[in-house]
Amino acid sequence: MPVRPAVTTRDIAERLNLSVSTVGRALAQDSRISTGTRLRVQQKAAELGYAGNHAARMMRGAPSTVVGLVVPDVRNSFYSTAAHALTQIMGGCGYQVLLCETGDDADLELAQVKGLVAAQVAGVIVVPAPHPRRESARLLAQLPHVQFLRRHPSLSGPWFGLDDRAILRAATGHLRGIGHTRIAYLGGTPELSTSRQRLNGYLDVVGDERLIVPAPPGSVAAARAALAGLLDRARPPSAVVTGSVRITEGVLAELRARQVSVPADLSVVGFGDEPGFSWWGAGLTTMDLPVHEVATACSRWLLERLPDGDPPPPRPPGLAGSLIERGSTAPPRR
Amino acid sequence: MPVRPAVTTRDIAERLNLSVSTVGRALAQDSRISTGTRLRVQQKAAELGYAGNHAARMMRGAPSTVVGLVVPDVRNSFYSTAAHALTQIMGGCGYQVLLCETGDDADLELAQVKGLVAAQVAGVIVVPAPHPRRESARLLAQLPHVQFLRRHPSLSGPWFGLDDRAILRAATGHLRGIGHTRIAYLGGTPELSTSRQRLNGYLDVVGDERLIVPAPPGSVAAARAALAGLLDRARPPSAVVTGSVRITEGVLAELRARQVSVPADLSVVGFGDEPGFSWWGAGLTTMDLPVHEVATACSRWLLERLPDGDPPPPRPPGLAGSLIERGSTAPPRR
DNA sequence: CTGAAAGCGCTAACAT
DNA sequence: ATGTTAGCGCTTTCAG
Repeated sequence: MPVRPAVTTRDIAERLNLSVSTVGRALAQDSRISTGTRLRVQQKAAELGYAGNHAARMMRGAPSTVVGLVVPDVRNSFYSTAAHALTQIMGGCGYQVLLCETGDDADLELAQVKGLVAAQVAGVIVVPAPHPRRESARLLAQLPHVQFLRRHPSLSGPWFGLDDRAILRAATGHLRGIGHTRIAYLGGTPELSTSRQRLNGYLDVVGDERLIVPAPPGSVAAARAALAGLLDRARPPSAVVTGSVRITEGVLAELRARQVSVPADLSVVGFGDEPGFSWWGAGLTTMDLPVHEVATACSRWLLERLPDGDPPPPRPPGLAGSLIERGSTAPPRR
Repeated sequence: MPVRPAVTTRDIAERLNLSVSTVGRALAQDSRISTGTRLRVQQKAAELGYAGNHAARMMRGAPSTVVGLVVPDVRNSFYSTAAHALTQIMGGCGYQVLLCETGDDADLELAQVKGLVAAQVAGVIVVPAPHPRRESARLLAQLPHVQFLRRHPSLSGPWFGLDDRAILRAATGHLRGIGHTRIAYLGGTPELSTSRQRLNGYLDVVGDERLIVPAPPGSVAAARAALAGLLDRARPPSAVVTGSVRITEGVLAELRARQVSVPADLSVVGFGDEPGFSWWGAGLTTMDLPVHEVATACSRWLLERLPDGDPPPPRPPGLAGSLIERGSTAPPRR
């Protein structure tokens, strides 16, 4: 794999006894260059396999064609959806996407943001880590950027996300509506804006904190353990609502392992509609979330913002989800 | 968001009454700089939010720190796994990942590859589209690159993938081993190297082409239709083995919709172990695939190859999977 | 119409 | 231990 020596404008100029500036202008279709030389230049360029030097152009202030995407982990379907939407929308306009993972670590996040600034990206979509470093915020403030799903007050970019509060209000409300009074909430720790809003949505309906069980939002195992503890209580709940995809998966796994009868002994409302949720038992009643729509809106906003610099941020609203009723919920036994 | 000019070494130098070279050296941990000034420089750099300028470094001949990843669609778990492995492994060594989607279209693939060449990437991991354009192959030949999962003869880079043939041989063999003789295969169309190998694995066991039903490997709906046709035959099969994740999902959906009794009326062996496969019915017996291992090996090979240029390609073998026996397979009724 | 020269940010050789 | 200089490839004045 020969790292072939790149062909420069100077190579072309020398072979044609022209100056680099003439060559540059000919290549840029400058009208002042005679058609004759322009053709000779272009032909020579093709012959030598001239490809230009992006780095040099960037140094001259050419706009970057790269946007950054900073997420905790692409394997999470929310974020792979974002990656897809972004590559589709930006890619269609000649942009490329630099993918960065933080693992929800603030220092890694800072390193990634530094990398993006160094790469001179035109813009960034970021899912902020729980507590971003000051410096990350400052670096991002210099760039057009958007917050996706999560929102942190230290970041100045507009936020595109779900209406997490409304989503959990709907999920909990469904259970309340069919008669449940002992509804437990297995949700994420309140470090994240999303988790806090989801908790608020639950509290809008339940208004009682005794059946709240916090767990790391990304851990299936922790959710299993949390549900186990809940079921082993003296007075277990009659229904459970979950506040993240992973937590939902943990709950389903534990219920299956314990052979809990759903919805006879326990009703369940999940979070998100992952493939397979419909297969669990008689089907999981769950909240369908418009993640793709949010990701698309987010990408489009960034795209429109890039060329110019500062159209006023039209504070977008969060998108609510819709309940999918399947077989995991029923009125409580009495 | 003022597109304020990024902080340069000169900015730091001026504020500290130093020369740019001193600043540059301090930032590069050069031993000749006194610890005092080095610290002052580093502190000032952090204070101003200095992040370096990649384009300038590239112009000085610095090697590119970007690698390309070309996949059909990141939302596919195989490819998001690859994206994760690549960002983790390359990211740990200061590389960044440019994500490109082809949608399995050869022209889009070419456009993406062109973009990667223009971006001067150091290397590429590619999942080739069914029939890559000549030019894509020529461009890739100039770069260190690796083929992931799929393999196409026009590409010169080494291949890292699954042992698709062995995987389907194992899946089909399990059914044969418990007594099935009418085993159907729902697999992808043979344009792809992977689909061809999977079909071979099936034929290694069955040696009869009458129960082969080709379908687009990426379409759930087509797989549903294909299975429907199979079940409506005069003599339907007693078992089905699938040749892609999407096809497996389609099969599961159709079986659920028709309320087919599994494994009593039909045994099923799936492809891959997606979350939720264990929830389907009494659990889906399926092939667990070491996609993450392959992605890791692939990334590591590329990483080791980048700095130098040409360690000889140690032709890696495909990795086989292992059967997970759950509740969807049983001996045929008699 | 074309050429000469400057300069983007950074680093490496060459001075102090 | 620090400063000066030159030059990477390109575009963009400013001069012809």
